[in-house]
Amino acid sequence: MEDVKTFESICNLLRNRSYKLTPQRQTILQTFLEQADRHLSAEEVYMLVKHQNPEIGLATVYRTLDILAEIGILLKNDFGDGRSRYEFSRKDEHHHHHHLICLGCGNVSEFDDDLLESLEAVIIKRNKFKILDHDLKFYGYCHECGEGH
Amino acid sequence: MEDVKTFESICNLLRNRSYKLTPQRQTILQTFLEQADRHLSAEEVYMLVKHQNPEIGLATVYRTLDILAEIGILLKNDFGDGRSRYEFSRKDEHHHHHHLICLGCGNVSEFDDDLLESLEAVIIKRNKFKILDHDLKFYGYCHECGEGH
DNA sequence: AAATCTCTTGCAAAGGAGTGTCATTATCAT
DNA sequence: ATGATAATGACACTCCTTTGCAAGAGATTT
Repeated sequence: MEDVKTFESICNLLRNRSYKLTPQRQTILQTFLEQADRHLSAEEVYMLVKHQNPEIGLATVYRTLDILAEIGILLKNDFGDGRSRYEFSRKDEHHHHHHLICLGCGNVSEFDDDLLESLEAVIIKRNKFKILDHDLKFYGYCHECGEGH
Repeated sequence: MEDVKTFESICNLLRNRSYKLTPQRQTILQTFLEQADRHLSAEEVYMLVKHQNPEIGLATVYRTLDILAEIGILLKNDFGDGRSRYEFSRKDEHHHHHHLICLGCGNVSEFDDDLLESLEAVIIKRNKFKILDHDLKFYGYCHECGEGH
């Protein structure tokens, strides 16, 4: 089980899933690795990738992000700003972290917590609902934008 | 402070905010009151409303839902299915409830909990983040769809 | 190394939700 | 009733995303 996300290991993962290792996919992957802490939209990835390879098409970016999400490399997030945002998935977390979304600057920071595990147990019992995933977001103002609000 | 949501009380609220009480708005409101437990999208409201008044336009539905959300009658939700969904807001909750979204039938049920209050306190301290709102969703399978998953 | 098969690409067009425009119409206060 | 002002419906248009398709690579076999 790979868990360290190196360029090489992800390339191998693609090959194992019989995805072809095209230069476009490599460029997109590399760009993402250089921005590992950010939550990029397809458009943002597209802009960054164009510096390396201006020939690349937006549809290819969308398709590649889909694939990377499908094989578990990326996570597709919806922060309510009308576009999907992608981040590296850390497989070590069985349940992923939560997000703090700043309404001022739009920046997204992360927050880890296990409180929800116990909450899930309650819900399963009380509501007879089989939980597969959860999604917790906090909206507010970060330290920089906080003054004045 | 009104808290019981009768047709009359909401009409008064509209008038007080100097919104005009048009037949379209009344029809939309009435339709919503008849579906009080559901989480309807604009398109769904549009379809329902057309039975009463086929002349009504989709844009009017969007505009009316916006207004009703603005004056605090409705809550606008994003359950990740690509369209906004509206529900009655229960003002008695200072923090609103969470949602259980069934991946099988798409049905949305509700869940109340206060656990997040303490979590917010932790976040405010640890991340210096001023929280205004939160949004917690659980994805999984409801009792009916649960078998087989 | 060439041929082959299949997957990918880029482009342009199409989708789908939601918003803006604008002439026409309706509401509400007087 | 009447006039000021807001709301309506139709439609064009935006924005993000997906799709159809012909041309262009990967990878694999000969």
